[in-house]
Amino acid sequence: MSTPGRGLHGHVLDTLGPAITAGAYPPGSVLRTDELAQRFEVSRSVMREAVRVLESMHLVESRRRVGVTVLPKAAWNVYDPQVIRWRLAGADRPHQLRSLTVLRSAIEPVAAGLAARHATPEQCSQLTERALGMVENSRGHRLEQYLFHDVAFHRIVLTASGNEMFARLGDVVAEVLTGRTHHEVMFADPDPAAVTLHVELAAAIREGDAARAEALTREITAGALQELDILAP
Amino acid sequence: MSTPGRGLHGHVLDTLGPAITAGAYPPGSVLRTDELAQRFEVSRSVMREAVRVLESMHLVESRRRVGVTVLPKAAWNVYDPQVIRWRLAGADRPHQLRSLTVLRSAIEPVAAGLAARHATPEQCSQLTERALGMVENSRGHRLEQYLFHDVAFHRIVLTASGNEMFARLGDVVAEVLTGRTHHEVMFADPDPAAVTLHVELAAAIREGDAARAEALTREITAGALQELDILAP
DNA sequence: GTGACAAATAAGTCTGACTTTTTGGCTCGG
DNA sequence: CCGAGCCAAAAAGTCAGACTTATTTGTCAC
Repeated sequence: MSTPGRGLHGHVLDTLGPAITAGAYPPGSVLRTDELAQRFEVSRSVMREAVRVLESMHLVESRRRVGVTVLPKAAWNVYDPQVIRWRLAGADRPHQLRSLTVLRSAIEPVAAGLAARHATPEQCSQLTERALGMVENSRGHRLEQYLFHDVAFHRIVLTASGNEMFARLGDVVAEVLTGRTHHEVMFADPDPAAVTLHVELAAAIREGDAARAEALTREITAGALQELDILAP
Repeated sequence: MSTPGRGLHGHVLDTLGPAITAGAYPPGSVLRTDELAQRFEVSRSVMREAVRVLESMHLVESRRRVGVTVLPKAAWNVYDPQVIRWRLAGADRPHQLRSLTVLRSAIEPVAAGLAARHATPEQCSQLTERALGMVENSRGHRLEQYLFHDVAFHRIVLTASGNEMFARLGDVVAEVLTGRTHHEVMFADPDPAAVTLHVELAAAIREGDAARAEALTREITAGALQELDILAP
């Protein structure tokens, strides 16, 4: 799913990125390029490229005569998929998962409403297909297959909204759903009520009923939030 | 407001970034690092750093023996503030402004609801202060001062929501509001109804009335959307 | 046609020397 | 005692050149 370090600078990022986002270096900490290059056993050119990328994510700031300063959390580009992955892999995963779920609950209902207006016939049929897939895998501990269809379903809704900002949140939703299935406790089969809501949502979008699509999605995301509250009150 | 190119690689980005996001190089176009380095009269090291940054924004992809390939719009990190600025400065500014306004209309109502629950007394007083500032500057073509308070107001709401993902959209909202005032036609004073809504919203948050705060914000963002429809139907 | 092998190509990497900016301290004069 | 201004050190920034490596493409034999 993610893109593991391509090239040497990528490997450096795979180590430094998670370390910084995990808070291993408190804000204001100063790193030196040469020292980092030695530590990771790469040339300064490679280390400089890595620092530039971290800088573009606003994780660090490089200043002459000072060094590479770690920036406070408030400055980070928290929408960068790479940063999201790093943070989800770290210690504050639960906190991160909650933030993203709240984001979902704001975005997806509006996206569903727009999808009901703009979805193409092809997108509608794909949607019903995925909903069917969810129904078929909702029993008998077929969590992996269920997840697959669930992710695809939400991706289609976001894309069908016609808004590029919404569409790009497909990866975020995928991370949240995947995280919920894999890392949180989910022994039991998915909630039957949720499955029904997805089927109804597909229908609402197909019929162009924007208000109903929005309301149904609010119920779905409300369920996701409630789930979090049960697990980590 | 933005951060103009620090260092040589920054200057290169200030030219290449807008060019790519403006579509000057169609998706799939191949650039060569050496050629770019010559064109911008910088060393390859500097150009490589610039390419790494563009790569981290998913604007381009660098592959051996092939070159630097421009990626399709669908791959771009459209939430990267830098990318947003580049696109707002380019030709599809209207389209971009609409996408962001729709995003606002999804996020801000939920954020306002959360703010009503979580805002500190200090944030509440700041909010009323800003609302007052908006009222005072709502007449007599004091657009610049009005904008200043408007931006601050929405920033506080997003921050007070307590959700870091929402808080980071403060910059986006600032860009949208600023863009509306500066580049779109706004000879007239701001809509008095909008001003009233902001005052009421500050009150609702202060009183902890989440439902009312959310509803009022929906009215505000609906107004912003309507404004766009009038200007570019 | 297909398989393997060889050549060309552009990114990737490393090294060392040099430049530029910033900061912190030091001196000197008030 | 304190401030202005100057100097030196430190670290990032820049450049040039040589070398490595992966990938593609083309060719040739089978």
